[in-house]
Amino acid sequence: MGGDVSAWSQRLSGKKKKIIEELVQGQESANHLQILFQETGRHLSSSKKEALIDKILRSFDQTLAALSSVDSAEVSTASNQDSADTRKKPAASKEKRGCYRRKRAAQAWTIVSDTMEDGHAWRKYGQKEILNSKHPRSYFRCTRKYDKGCQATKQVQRMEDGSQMYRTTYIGTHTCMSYSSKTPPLIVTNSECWETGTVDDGDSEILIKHQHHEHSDPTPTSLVVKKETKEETSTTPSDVTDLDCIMWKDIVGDGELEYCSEPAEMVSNMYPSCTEISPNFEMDFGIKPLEFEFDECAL
DNA sequence: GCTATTTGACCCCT
DNA sequence: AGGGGTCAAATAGC
Repeated sequence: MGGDVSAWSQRLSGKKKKIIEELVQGQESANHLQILFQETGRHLSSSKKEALIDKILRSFDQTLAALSSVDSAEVSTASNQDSADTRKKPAASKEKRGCYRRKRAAQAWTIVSDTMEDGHAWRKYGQKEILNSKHPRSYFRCTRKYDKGCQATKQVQRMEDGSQMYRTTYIGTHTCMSYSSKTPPLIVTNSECWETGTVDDGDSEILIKHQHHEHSDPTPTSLVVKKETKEETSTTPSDVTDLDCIMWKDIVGDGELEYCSEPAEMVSNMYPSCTEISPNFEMDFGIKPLEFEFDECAL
């Protein structure tokens, strides 16, 4: 075991270095771009712009890829620590209480929809009044949690603006593939900017329509993205590609769907399993720079 | 009787 | 300390 830990930490420090290098490079490139824009404004040659943008995007891409692998290393190590963790907890007053560990946010992403339905089978396990919120938040877990070990959960809360919309935060990914054929309309958005994309699951096409755009041409644009139809062929959960993630990638992968970030934690946590969507997604859509927080053990 | 939902308690995390 | 995520007993619905 000791050798494994040593090798792991070496591998991790290498990744850390890579992450820092890429972030620094991305930052420098961004700064450079900013200066160029300030100096030359719109007259900057497009090839130069493209080169810089490419460089920035590549840096973030590399960073996210490196982060992704660090994250999985963290996860496996954390679980090892869990088993060895002798942290004493006061005995629960009720026998089985207090034996759960709150999840550190896995991949998480938020959608706003006019329905809570999303084609998955969920079981409600809790509801809470949330401070400064008119509506309670409901907590759901996948119904296959126990028979398939599916870790997916979601939180649903009515929007504050009085509309019949629900903000749904998905945490973790489905490993059970209990996807039904019926997927309801889905709107991928953020409550503040209300840049919406409607996803209608008729057969296999998803239509995303931009209703407005604050920072660019207000003319509505639309795009059609093919939705992959996945067969339930995998036999082991670890081989299963998460459909939610696929859908998300399909939705945002090629299009200019704006995603105004949830708290940085949400976005950064979404990337590890959806790294393909990261570069353009982030840079094209004006998402604030991610603030990565690294655990000491990870760096 | 089985399964899903409700709800108050418990406890993690910031 | 308090907000919020999870647990699990009680309850409802079929």
